[in-house]
Amino acid sequence: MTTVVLADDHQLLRQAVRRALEDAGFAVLGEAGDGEEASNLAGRLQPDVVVMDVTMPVLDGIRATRRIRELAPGARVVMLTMHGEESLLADAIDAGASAFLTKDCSLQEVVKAVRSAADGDVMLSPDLAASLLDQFRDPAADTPAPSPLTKREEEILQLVADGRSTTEVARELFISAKTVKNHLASIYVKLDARDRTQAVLSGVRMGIVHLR
Amino acid sequence: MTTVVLADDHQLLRQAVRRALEDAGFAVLGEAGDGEEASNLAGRLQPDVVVMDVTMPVLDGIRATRRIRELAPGARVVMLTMHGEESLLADAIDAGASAFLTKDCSLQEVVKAVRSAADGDVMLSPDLAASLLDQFRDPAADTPAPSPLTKREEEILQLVADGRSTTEVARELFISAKTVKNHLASIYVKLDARDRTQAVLSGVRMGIVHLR
DNA sequence: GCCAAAATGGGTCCCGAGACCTATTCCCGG
DNA sequence: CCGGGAATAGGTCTCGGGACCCATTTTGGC
Repeated sequence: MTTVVLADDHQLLRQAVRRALEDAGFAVLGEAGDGEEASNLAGRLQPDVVVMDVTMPVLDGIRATRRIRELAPGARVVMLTMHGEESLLADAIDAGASAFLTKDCSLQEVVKAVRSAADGDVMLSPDLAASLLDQFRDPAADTPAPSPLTKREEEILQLVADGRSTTEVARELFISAKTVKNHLASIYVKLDARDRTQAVLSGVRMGIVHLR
Repeated sequence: MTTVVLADDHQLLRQAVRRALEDAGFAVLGEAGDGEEASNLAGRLQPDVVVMDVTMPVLDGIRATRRIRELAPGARVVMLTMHGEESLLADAIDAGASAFLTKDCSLQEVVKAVRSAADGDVMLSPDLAASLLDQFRDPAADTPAPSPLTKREEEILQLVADGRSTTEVARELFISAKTVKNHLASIYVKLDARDRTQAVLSGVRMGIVHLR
């Protein structure tokens, strides 16, 4: 039988979840009102799953999760959260949480998450999965930032970023050093840079130039 | 009853999954051998869930997913994958997939994923969730890269990255331009850079310097 | 086919930057 | 207490890079 420990600073919510879990056939071994208690309890009882709020007194859910990973390595953590705490999702997963649900989900969702967690799967509500992607997506990636530079200028800027001097770039492209200088000058104007360093940096920020 | 469309270029796998899904009480409406077929079929049959391989002829799983999102907005996509295709996970989720499983998982896992998907949840195998985080984590973040530079050197490098010239840095720090040059020289040695551009770039790569 | 933009090249000027060497002060750790 | 690294500063020399001129050819879009 799958065993569970519950942690939330609201007793009402604990009771509701406990009922739902017990009805679903889980054994709720204990309850805690803060993260400290929760991790201690988990260490002592070694449950299969810990259901926990992210925001709790004393020790927040993220830290508590890390502690549980140490004290009860076999325990999976299902994280509950209020709306507007999406930013914690990545940290939660990073800390080792197996599920992350918003509190406006149904009790059935919680039961399902606990079941998934016990099986070793990771479950997310779909809106949260989307927000996870958003958080990590490179802001420059989706806005391909139509480069103001011409192909040739991009090519030269990349070579400069790779450490080539003006003359080296010229040799590499079989053109005169003067031409390279001219291209650089027009790059500076377009990128509002005063020298190669700033130009390269702008290029990096805009995703035109790639660090090697 | 939950309806499903299956897509994979290996008939054997299709049959196995079909059996498992039908035993679990799902209605498998159709099968496809490539991404093109799969999205057409999904458009026509409007299933609740599409179970699909990532690597398929004609139209790969990612593209197929995007097309399915258009042709059958109500359909959730469960993605199957071989080992070593973890890099596609982010793209898959981005394309709108609801689950992402490695093919070495059990049929039970697939069934569970389909059930989750039908309920609107996102499910990942735990190792994949970890790899998702890894992919997006800033490589410099976890390895705080003990900077070989002294505090002062870091300070100067940051100012240079911010666009200051040697003299400007000197003014800003109330020291002589000569001293700034000296610091820069030792920065170049430590970072193996030949000029400020390369030094700043190294700094960025190492997470010492922050782009503004 | 024509016009604009891109790509190429030349010249000059000058300052900033980097190489190399030396020196002093201060502070920390062995 | 003493050695070494960090931070400070000076000098000198050279060259590359950037500013501002210019012209020619090629290419691409209308």
